[in-house]
Amino acid sequence: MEVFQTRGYEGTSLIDLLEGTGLSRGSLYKAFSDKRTLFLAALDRYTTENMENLRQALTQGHPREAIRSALLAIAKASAFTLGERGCLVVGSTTEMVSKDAEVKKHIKQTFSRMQGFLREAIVRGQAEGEISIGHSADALSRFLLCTIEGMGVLGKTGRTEKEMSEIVEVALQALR
Amino acid sequence: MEVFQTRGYEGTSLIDLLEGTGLSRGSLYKAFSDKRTLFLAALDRYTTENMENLRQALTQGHPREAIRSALLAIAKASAFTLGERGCLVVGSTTEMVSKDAEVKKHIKQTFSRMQGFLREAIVRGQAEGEISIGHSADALSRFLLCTIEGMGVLGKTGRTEKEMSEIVEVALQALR
DNA sequence: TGACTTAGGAACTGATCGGTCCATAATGTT
DNA sequence: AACATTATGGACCGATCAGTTCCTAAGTCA
Repeated sequence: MEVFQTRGYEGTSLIDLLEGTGLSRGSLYKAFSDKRTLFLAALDRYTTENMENLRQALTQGHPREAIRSALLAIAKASAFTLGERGCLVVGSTTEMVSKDAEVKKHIKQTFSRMQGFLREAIVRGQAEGEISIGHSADALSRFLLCTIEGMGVLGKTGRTEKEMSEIVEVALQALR
Repeated sequence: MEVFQTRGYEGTSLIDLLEGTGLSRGSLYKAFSDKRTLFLAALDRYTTENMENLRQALTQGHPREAIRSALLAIAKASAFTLGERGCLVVGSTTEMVSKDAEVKKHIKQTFSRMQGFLREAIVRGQAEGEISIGHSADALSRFLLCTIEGMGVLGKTGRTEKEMSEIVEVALQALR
C-alpha cells in the first residue's frame, strides 16, 4: 500500500513491491495473482481504513465541530504522513481512472461515500442551525470533498501542518 | 502534452508519444533528447499557458468577481477538457514530486506563483472591503489554490459543469 | 543540376518489465 | 519419524521499455 502511495501504479515495479513486502517473487504471486490485483487490494484497504476514520470523526459531537476535527485530521495527515507518500485515492484518480474501469468505479464509489458522510453531518448541522442553508447539503458536502482532495495534492509539495489547518479553518467559513 | 495528461508520465510509452505527435522515433529524438526532457517541455508549456490565463482573469474587474470568473473557468475546464484528460500539474504532483527533484521544484514554483496571483487579488479585495479580513490574504489564497487542485482531482471522476461551479460558489462564501 | 543538410523511418540494442516454473526448505500433521 | 503441504527464492520467459543507429528521402541553396 505504501509503495503504491509513494511511487504510483505504473511507477511501481515488481522489485519495489518485493522490497516493500520483504517477500520474493514466488511468495508474492502465491498471495496475489498479479500486480493489478495487489494494487486493488491495497486501494481497498486504504479506502476502508480512511473512510472508517472519516465516518467516526463525523459522527462524534456537534456537526460543525465534527467536520472541523475530521478535516483537521486529514490536514495533519496530508502534511506529514501523506506528505511524501501521497494519498492513494488522489494518485489512483489522476493516474488510473482514465485507463482502468474497475479502479474508476472504485474511486467514484469512494468519493460518493465520503461525500455521503459529509452530507449527513451537514444535514444535521443545518437542522440545528449550525450550518448555513444558503447552499444545499449536496453542494456543501461536494465542496468539502473538493477541499479534502485538494489538500492531498497540496500536501505533496511539503506544507506545514499549520498551513494545512488554516485551509480547513477558511473552508469552514463557507459553511457559516 | 495531452498524452502525458491522459496517461501520466510512467504510463506513457514512447509509442503513445509517437502516435500523439505523428512523428517517428528518429524525428522525436532529434527534437527532444529523451522522454523526460519532452515531459519537462510539455509541463512547462502547460503551466505557462494556464498561468497566463489565471493571471489575466484575476486582474480584470473587481477582485471578488475576478476571482469568481477565474475559478469558474477552471471549474468548467475541470469538468470537460481536463475531465478525461486531467490536470497535468495535479498528475505530475502525485506521480513525480517524490521521484524527480526538478519536477518537484517546477511544481512548487507553479503553486507558489498561482497563489501569488490569487493573493494579489485578495489583497486588493480586502482593501476595498469586498473580501473578509478574518483570515490573512496568505491563508485565503492558499485555500483557493487548494480548491483549484481539488477540482482537478474531482473533475476526473466525471462531474458536470454545474456541480463544479457550485463548488466555486461555496468556496467564495469563505471569502465573505 | 549538383553539393550539402536535414528529416524520416525501420531495424536493432541492452535493460527491465510483469509473470511463470520448479527444486528445495520449512512447517504441520499423524 | 514419516509424510503431506505450504512457503520460499532463484532461474527463466517473452514482451516491452527507452533509446540508438544508419540508410534513405526530402529539402535547401548555389
